[in-house]
Formats: sequence, C-alpha cells, structure tokens
Amino acid sequence: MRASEKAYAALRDDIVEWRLAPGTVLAEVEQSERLGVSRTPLREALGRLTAEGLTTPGGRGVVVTDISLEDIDELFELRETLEGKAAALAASRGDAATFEQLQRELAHAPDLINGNDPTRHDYYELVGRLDAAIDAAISNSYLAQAMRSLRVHLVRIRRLAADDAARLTAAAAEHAAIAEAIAAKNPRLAEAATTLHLHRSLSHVKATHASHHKEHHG
Amino acid sequence: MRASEKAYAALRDDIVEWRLAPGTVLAEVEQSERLGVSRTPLREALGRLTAEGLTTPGGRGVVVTDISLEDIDELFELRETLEGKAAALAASRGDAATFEQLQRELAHAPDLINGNDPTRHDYYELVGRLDAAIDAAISNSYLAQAMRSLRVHLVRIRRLAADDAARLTAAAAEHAAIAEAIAAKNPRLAEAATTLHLHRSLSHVKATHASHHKEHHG
DNA sequence: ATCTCATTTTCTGTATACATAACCCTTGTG
DNA sequence: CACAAGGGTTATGTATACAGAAAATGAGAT
Repeated sequence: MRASEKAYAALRDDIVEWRLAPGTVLAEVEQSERLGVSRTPLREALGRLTAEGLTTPGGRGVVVTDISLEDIDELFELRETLEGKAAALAASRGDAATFEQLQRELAHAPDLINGNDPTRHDYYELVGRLDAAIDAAISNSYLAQAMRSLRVHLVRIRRLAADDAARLTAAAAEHAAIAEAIAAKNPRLAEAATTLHLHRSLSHVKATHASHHKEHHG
Repeated sequence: MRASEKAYAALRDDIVEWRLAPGTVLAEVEQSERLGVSRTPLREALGRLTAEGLTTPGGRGVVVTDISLEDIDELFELRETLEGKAAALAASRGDAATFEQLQRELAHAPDLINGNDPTRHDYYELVGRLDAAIDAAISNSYLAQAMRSLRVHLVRIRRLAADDAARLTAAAAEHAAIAEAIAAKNPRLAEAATTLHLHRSLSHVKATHASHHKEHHG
C-alpha cells in the first residue's frame, strides 16, 4: 500500500470515528511521525481530506472540521435532494429483480440486527449493497460521485447516534420500502419512501445528539 | 502566489479552455518544466484537479478526462436536481429585494449582449451575480459546494457551445424568470423556471455539439 | 514473422534539505 | 499598564535527490 494512501486511510478513519476531535490541528511533522510516513505523502493525504471537507485550511496547517446541528440539517437537506432523485432514477432505469432480491433480504434484517455480532457487520453490508445497487442503477456517475462524497460525512454523523436495535429495525423496514418501490418501477413512490426514511433518520440523529448534549452539560 | 496555486490555476484553465485535449497525459516533469514549478507543487495541483474530476489517474500519471455526450446528459441531470432545489430554497429563504434588483438588471441584459465587448464580460458577470445570490440565499454550504464543483465542468462544456447573441438573449430572459420567481417567494415556480432554463441550455449545447461533430467528420 | 522474456529506461512515489512566511514572545515606549 | 515593533522560533511551502515500479525496447526462440 502506498504511504499516502495509508496516511489518508488512517487520518480519515481517525476523524470519522471521532478519535480526532473537531478543531484538532493536524501539524504535518507531528502527524507524519505518528503515522510513520514522511511529510510528502502526508500532505497529499491532508489535501484529499480537505477536498472532501473533513478538514479545512486553518491559520497554520489544517484543522478537523466541526459538525454542528445546522450542518446536520444542511447535510440531510442535500442528501434528501440527491438520494430522492437517485431512488426515482433507479426506479426508472433499474433492474426489478435486483431490488426484489434486496427487498427479500431486508425483510430478514431483524435476524441480522439481533444476531451475535455486536458490530452488525452483516446488516450494514446489506444496506451498503442497497446503496451500491442504486448507484449502479442510476447510471449517472456525477450523481453517484456526489452521493459518495456525502456519505463520508454521514458515517461521521452516524457514530454520534445510538444505533439501537429498535431504530435499526425500523430503518430496515424503510429500506425495504424503498427497494420495493424501485422494484415496482414507481419513481415517485421510491422518492417518497426515501424522503420518509431520511426524515426519520434525521429525527433519530437529532434526538440522540440532543440527549448526548444533555448528558455532557446537564 | 503560491507555486501550487499557480500550477493549479494554469492547468485548470488549460483544461477548461480546451487547450489541453481530453486524453492528454500530464507527465509530472514535463508539466512542471512548462509551468516553471517543481514537481512537489505540481503534484498538489494534479491532486486537486483529480479530486474535481477534470483529470483521472491513468496508467502512468494523470490524463485529462473526456466529456462525452452521455456525460453532458448526466451532468445536466445532476445540475437540474441541484439547481432546481437551490432555486426553490432561495425562493423560500432569500431576500426579495435582492432578486427584484437582479430581475431588473437582467431585463437590460440585451444591451450587454449586443454591446462592444466581444467577451461579454458584463453579461457573464451579471449571471454570476445571480448564481452568487442564490448560493447565499440557500444558506446550505454543502449544497453550494456541490453546485460549485459542478460549475467547473459546465464552464468546460460552455466553451463547446456557440454562445451566440440569440441564445444569450433567450437565456437572459430565462434567468430573469428565475429571479422573478424567487423574488415572488414562489419555490415551485422558481424550480420550474430553473428546469425550463436548463433544458433549453442543454438542447442548445447538444445542437451545437452535434453540428461541430458534423463539421469535423462530414 | 511474431510472441515472449529480459533489459533498460523513464516515470512516479517518497524522503529530506532548504526557503519562506506566519506566529509568538520579548522588549521598549507611550 | 497597555500596546506596538522587532526579532526569534516554528511551521508550512518548495526543490531536489533517491528508490522502486511500470512501460518501452530489443534480443532470442518458436
């Protein structure tokens, strides 16, 4: 693996998993020593992170960007626009059998959620397959790219929310509804199902974020 | 000006203005000598261009990305999604006076188009001010960023289309309709006016692109 | 004649040394 | 005591040297 790739993956992971808090200054020498690479590949990694919006050029060096409540609202506003359109396009252009299969698998998602694996690997993998299927079905690389760049931030937010079994079960049902609408080749229904799902996700994130806040300050 | 910034600006301009054709391999030593900077800042510039999608990592070095007819369709599909939403949000959240003023100025755009300046600087500046006003009105930095990253590609496409006075005059009227709808605080109308404008722009681009193609091959 | 494999060359990837600019602290003054 | 100016310090920005990998080249065999 290239050193710049290694540094990028490590830093990205540290930021997304909140091991590097917002506002942290990423000094080049400090980070290059910590990650065991020289400054050149490290700078490349920082450039990629900044392009993605995970870091921003601050006075000296780059700093880990903050995610405020307003950011979450803005992020979901854009997400609703993009994923709503994507679901509609997938319904128009996608292959019905693919999404029928995903719908069937999502019906059994509760088994994955309540299984032995505390990381819920299989569940998240299944949701990821739905995302990938939509990406492939829309046949619009620019839209797919825009959604990919959003997902980085969404993963970061997800780590704030308590992914409890109740919410995940409900989310799986919402995903199944999206898959069903796409399989039925109904663009407007697919978009509506997506809108519904995102609104509920947002509510959940904001609720847990608020209680986190209370925990820390009250 | 920093060397990496200089290299980035020069390469970006060369690509957008079609002085560097799609498929051109950008070798590091060659380009660094041409632009008078060392390889380090040049690589940073190439990284930024690749993140924007103007270049792609090809076998050896990076190559200037192609823009096919399908790409144009995909680009406008995403553009319609983003700018339609942006216009609607601007209508909801924007300041009416700002857009009334822009509407009045756009009414006089034919004067700018038929003026002495062959580059139509004042006209494009006015259209740019409308874009900026919408960007500011939506108060969603993620959506604004997504639109900015699209505009690079759109400028590149625009240089393919013949920006004749007739099309620009019609476009100005379409822009005026968008400004009017936003000023009237009518989101659905603003979105519709945007959809209409983009469809006509796309038709124009594809028509001139097709005739170009005929010119070269027939 | 063409395909394959080894050699050579050339390019990218990385490390490091140097230049430059921003920041901080000290010092002097109002 | 507050504030500004200056130098010192430390970080980033740039250049270059080196290492390694990939592609072009050429010789040899089939």
